[in-house]
Amino acid sequence: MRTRFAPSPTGFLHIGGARTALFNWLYTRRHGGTFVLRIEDTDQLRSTDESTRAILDAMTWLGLNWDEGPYFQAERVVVHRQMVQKLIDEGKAYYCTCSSEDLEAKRKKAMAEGRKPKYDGACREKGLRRSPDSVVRFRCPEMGVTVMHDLIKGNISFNNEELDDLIIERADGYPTYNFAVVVDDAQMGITHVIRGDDHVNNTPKQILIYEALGYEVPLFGHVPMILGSDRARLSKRHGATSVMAYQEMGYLPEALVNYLVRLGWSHGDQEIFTIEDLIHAFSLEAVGKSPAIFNPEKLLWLNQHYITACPEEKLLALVTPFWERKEFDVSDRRYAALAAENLRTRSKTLVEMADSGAFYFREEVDYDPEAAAKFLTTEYVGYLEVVAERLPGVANYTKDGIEAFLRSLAEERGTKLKWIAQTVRVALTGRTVSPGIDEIMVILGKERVIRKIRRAIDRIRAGG
RNA sequence: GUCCCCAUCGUCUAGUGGCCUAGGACACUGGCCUUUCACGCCGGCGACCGGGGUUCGAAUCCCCGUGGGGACGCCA
Repeated sequence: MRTRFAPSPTGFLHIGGARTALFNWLYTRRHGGTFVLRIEDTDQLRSTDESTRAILDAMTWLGLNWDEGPYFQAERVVVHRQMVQKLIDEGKAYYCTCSSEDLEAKRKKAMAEGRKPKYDGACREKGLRRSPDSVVRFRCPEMGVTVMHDLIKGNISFNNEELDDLIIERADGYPTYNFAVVVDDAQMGITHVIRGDDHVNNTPKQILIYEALGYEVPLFGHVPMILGSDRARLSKRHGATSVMAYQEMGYLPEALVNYLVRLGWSHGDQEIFTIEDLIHAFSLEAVGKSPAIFNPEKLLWLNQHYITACPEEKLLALVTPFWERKEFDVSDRRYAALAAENLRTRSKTLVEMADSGAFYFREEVDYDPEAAAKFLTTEYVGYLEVVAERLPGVANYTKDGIEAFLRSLAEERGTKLKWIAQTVRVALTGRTVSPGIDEIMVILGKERVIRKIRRAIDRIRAGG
């Protein structure tokens, strides 16, 4: 069994493409087949090397390794031209000199008149020869029915009269998609073509080309589209669509993979899947037929799940670049690891984790104005002073020891722990929301804590 | 417009004629825990698009509507 993923290098790998690649990859791994990567770069104008690289990077980041390739379609034009010639020789294709402008005008007219815009066959029987601006068209049968057997959608049949004589070779001598894809898939021995729903209408034309060329027709599987919240095709308007943008936003590849696979596919009530689970459980029969709407909240939830489940060293390795990006000194790995552990249950993304951990790495506390106005006041400064004074004498400097210390202080002062904790919290982190104050104090260490508290006291004494 | 496809909570989905007073998850929401937040735990809200059939019995099968998506390029 051989499958392929065949993106065109005209942009980044997007969410939809990634899911198609993932389904291909899982199906192939499940059945022990060979996964081929082919770059469809026959559009000379829009294909770029940067896009190719970006797509490869994204595939790698997601863990979708390929067994063969990447092959570049544009490097195979000689083969494509041979096959075009073969069709011409056999009378199954012909030259056409209709201009793009004429065709466009005819298309518009047909649409306006409520007809299906379809090539009128003007050059079909002219017996034209190759000329500088001629293209080659495939001679489509005008009657009969072509049926596609789809692994996801079941049988779909098309009346051949609906199909038209599509261009298979452009004036620039490069093959068009519908032709190149057939030649390449056939010659690369692809047995299962798993791709987006938007290709369903291309399939009958492709089947006809397979047959004209004497190739065996592969099995198809068309996966439904991913839509945005307004049910329109997913686009930038709905937020990030590039896979690598999710890496930058602090998502784990496991989360994206898990989210994407559940978009259209399910396995009973299971929500969380490891790659191993997926390889064992995945099947195209369980892929739904209807389009799915991309839901960023659920992806966020999964990301949080994977951050929570991530092994300690791995989590540290993952956040570190995000901290470095903020120019924090994270050279003390033991300290950084403690900070990461402390932040994990309250971070939905690595970016969030990096941001909320700023107080661990910056000497200067960035006080939230509202928090400071409420707690860094002469009313509460006494709490800070007593903490700073007595902290050096706290022998049991642990989470429990610190909590006991703060509680006894509250009792002594006739107040609730809450008020002391919040004041200290703002002094140490700059905000009213943070991890447990005792945990923070343990990780920061006595010296750092005292320094930060003294600085807060100075700030209050200076009048805010 | 023409052709193709699809249709269960707001969203992702379970469900393949009786197990369904329709299950799970996200989101939302009430409570518990609590030094704030988060996590966690317990509870709540919330759907079979409509109409006809078939059947003893339909979310499940058929037909017609309606709605949504896709395709209609010398893009892929």
